[in-house]
Amino acid sequence: MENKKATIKDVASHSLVSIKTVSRVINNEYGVSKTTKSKVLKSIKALDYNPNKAAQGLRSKKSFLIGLVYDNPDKFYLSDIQSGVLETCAKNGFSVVLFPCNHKEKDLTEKLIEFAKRTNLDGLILTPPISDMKELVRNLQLKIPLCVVSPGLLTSNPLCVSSDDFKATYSMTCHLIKQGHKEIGFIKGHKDHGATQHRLDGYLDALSDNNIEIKQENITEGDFSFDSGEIAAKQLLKKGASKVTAIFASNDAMAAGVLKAAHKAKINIPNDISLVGFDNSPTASQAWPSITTIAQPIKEMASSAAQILIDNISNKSEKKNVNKVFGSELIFRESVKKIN
Amino acid sequence: MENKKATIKDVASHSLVSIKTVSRVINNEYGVSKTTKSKVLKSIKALDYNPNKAAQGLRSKKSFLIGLVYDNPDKFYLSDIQSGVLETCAKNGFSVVLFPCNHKEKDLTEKLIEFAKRTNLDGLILTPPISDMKELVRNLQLKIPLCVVSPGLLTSNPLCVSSDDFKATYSMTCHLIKQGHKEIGFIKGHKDHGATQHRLDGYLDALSDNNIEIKQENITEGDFSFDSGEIAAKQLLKKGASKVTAIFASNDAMAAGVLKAAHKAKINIPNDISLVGFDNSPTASQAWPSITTIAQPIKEMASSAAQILIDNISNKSEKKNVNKVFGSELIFRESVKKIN
DNA sequence: TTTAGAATAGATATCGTTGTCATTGTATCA
DNA sequence: TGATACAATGACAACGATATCTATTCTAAA
Repeated sequence: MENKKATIKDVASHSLVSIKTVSRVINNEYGVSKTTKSKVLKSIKALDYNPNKAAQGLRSKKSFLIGLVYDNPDKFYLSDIQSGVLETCAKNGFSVVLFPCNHKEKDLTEKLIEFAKRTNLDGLILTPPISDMKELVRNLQLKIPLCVVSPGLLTSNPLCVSSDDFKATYSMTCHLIKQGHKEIGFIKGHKDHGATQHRLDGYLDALSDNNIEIKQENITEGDFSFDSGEIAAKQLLKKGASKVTAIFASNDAMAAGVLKAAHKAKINIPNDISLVGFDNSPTASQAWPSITTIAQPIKEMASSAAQILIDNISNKSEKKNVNKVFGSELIFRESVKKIN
Repeated sequence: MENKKATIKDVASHSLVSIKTVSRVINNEYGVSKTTKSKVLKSIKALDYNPNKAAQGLRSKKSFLIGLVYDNPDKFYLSDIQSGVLETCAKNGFSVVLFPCNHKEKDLTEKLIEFAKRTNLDGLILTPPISDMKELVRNLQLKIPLCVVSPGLLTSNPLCVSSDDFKATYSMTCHLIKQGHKEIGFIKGHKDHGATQHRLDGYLDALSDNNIEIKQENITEGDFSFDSGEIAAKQLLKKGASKVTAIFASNDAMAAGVLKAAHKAKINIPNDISLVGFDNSPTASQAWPSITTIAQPIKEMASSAAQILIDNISNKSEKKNVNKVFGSELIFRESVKKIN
């Protein structure tokens, strides 16, 4: 194993063709006969040859590196995002460079451009809430290929992969209504996330469409964190006047917070109050009672985002605008009870 | 912004020196006067020059890429590991390539070597349980610079960063004993993790040193997962005969499982039974009651591992064997109660 | 002074690929 | 038959940095 790594030259002389032909085979270019191709492939295997990425990158002005930008405290979400992107990139010979950041940072756009330049990235994948910052996306898009993962449908946009949070929340709210609930509390997510508005809208529209009065006191602030869910729940539960019979938390972490608050207030879920979350995180299935929630194919979305971006970079697709939408699924568990 | 990126040549002519001198400045080599150096640095800023990684890599046979190898379902742990490695690598001009894998895979060693070769990595960081596979570590070490993150002190080893899980568990067990507990149940972790044995040993030694009889029926199997904790707890709680007054779960996820099992069995924690976990994950602080646990500076450990590896790669340190040990901290919360 | 040796700077080859353009061979058509 | 098109291949430059080697200049000791 101490022999040096094989280069394209070695492969060329081993298979008695020019290095250019080997290059053609490596890159699946046209103009190589089947015979030659298989001969070269055999040599590549025999010599255990791997193209030198640095040399490829230098010559072709590519880095085969994609940046994944995120600012999300939800480790479960992030983990799904990462593995989706990772798998697809690996499949396409790309590597992933992570870029955790703070979406509130003043010069984030500049930081990102600097990062992309320094690392020589071929493209960026933006995830919420960064992907919800329209101004940033618009500016960044001019400098570097971009694919955003978004919780709703954008109008002006580059490459985009989205879920339909509005529809999902709408359906779930309808489900609660069908179970007899009319006084449904809602805990909003972090205000900087686009998902927050989409989910709220789904809730509101479902109430309207079912002729249920919308009460502002049933809608509370949250920020997607466990603690904020607990605090919001305290508020909702204190307001005994409005007597909510169900609570819709904008994500599972907050739903878990509600569970804790309810426990402290000796309120039984689901007997006294029903509860639903959003995300289908492990928390939701492990909690007691287990929490009814909404599942989204996060990993598939991430994977798809990576593929779309890579295709775009490689000019395999001429499409300039791609928006792939993924559906959601309602997951029914123990935390919701039918009332008369 | 549409002008091409500056190259080392541009910097050289801008500052009226040779490209080699610029290169010397970039790489902090000896043999450049202060005057020249500042002149060059000024030009670099003026031209917004960034060295082309591909070119550097091609010539110097480096990739400035470090692989992070993991197979750990604990997203919180992983997140800390990632951010630690990431920060340090970024600081040193390196990028991180993730390599999630399955530690049970037969040809893992070969897979890793192939991965390192294909991606042209300069080094690898191994995390538990991969870092606990001695044979694999030994073989891999011959092929590529390595730094392992380990839960205990290895004897034969390369670069290594470790915690002292034995000591931590020992201390915590002593704490329980001081609180009056003698019948302490223990839930083991996943058998492939070195931490599992270290933590068990700490528990056993603490009992011995305090002249408390070790009962096999108080020791149950687990695998670090929430579900396994719940199952193990059912066993421990069923065995009413042995009457455990406390349970030591080898991590917080399993401790949360115990909480669920206790709740179902209408056993109150901490009034009926005390509980401790390990890891200080968010779960432990958010659970009700909050769980007494052990905190380790995971992020710092990861950061340190990256630094040690980079120093080694860059030959900045001649040391061939480094083993940095990090201490743990006991976090006292609501889940433990003193008994007479 | 002279001179050894350190500090500084430059010319040029080189890393391993891909891009450009030229060349060869072979089938097709008028 | 000769012209033409096209598929298959190759020769060589170029990408942007560092390595090697050589050439100056400067400093301090003899």
